[in-house]
Amino acid sequence: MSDKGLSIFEETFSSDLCYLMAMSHIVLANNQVTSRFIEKNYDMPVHAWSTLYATVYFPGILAKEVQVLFPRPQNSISRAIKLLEERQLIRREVDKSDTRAKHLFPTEEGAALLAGIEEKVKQRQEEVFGVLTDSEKETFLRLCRKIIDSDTLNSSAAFEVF
Amino acid sequence: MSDKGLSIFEETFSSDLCYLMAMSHIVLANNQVTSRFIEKNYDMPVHAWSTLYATVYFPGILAKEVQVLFPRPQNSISRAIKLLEERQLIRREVDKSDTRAKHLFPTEEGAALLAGIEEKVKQRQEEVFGVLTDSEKETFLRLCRKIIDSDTLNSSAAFEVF
DNA sequence: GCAATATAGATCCATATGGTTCTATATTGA
DNA sequence: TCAATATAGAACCATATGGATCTATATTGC
Repeated sequence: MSDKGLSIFEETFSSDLCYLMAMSHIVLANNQVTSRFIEKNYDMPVHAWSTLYATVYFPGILAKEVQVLFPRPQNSISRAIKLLEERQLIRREVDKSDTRAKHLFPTEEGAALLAGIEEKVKQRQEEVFGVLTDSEKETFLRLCRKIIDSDTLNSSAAFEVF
Repeated sequence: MSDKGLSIFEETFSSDLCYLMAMSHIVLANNQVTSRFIEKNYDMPVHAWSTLYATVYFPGILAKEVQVLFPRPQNSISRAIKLLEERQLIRREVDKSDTRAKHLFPTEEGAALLAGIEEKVKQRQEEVFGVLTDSEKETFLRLCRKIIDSDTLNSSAAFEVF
């Protein structure tokens, strides 16, 4: 990192928007690395692998629940599901009491593919967060959880149209 | 949040990818709210306002430096600059010793527009991070900084093509 | 019981995105 | 000095994205 880069960081991450800026920076920087890798090596857009992740860990999950875990527009999830089904990485079962709803289940190939991706992403997580001590990691997660569990994350009073 | 949603969160944010998942979740959820607001009320894509931010805070900045602060593909920054210049929110000056490079400066309108956006985004930041105590916010920022300052964030050994 | 409304998810379409390539200029090294 | 290489940024184009709408089914209230 150049001196110029460092002083820009120093100022930005001390500014009035420092928290949002710092957090977004990490996610943007990591996505540049991680998304590119997964798209290149698995020919799979980022929404597809996160939907596959949700399906493997929560078999029977519905599209609308995937959307709660990975906050994305509904049609993005819908498309990801279509792609995963076309590639036979998941299958769908219509809900018995609500025929609109479709439960998602991984196929064997889907579970195997996710295992591969997950292993790689875990290594990547260790690269990114490895710079923190175990105790710092724990703290970081606790603070993230606190933000996620608050009800202001998904809606806004400040952003009512003015 | 439904019970189902809570238990999905509980499990996901305790899993082996908990750190990446938790951080991405916050940024995705916030972007859904913030990006939509700015696009709707200012008719400005997210990259444009972040580039405007960089220009106002670092007048004379180059496109390649904006890219360091907001890790995005080079052509996205290039397009954002074009849009901002077309709307006369920034102007450009060719570098005297390197005629390829163009320094960015905000116009008065650009600075005024950013001030409005920034105020709103600051209110939003307070909604999202307001759930943390001052001390927790400070800790959160310190940990983010530690990750940002490490050299593994922007490249990866794990993701060398295999 | 049934009209009004809400919800799950699919599809449409205009636009944003990002990998790649291109041009112009700078730097490097034999 | 000048060919080889690197860099700043623009442009091209195939694809991803997301707001809006649509269909089908479920729920709600009179």
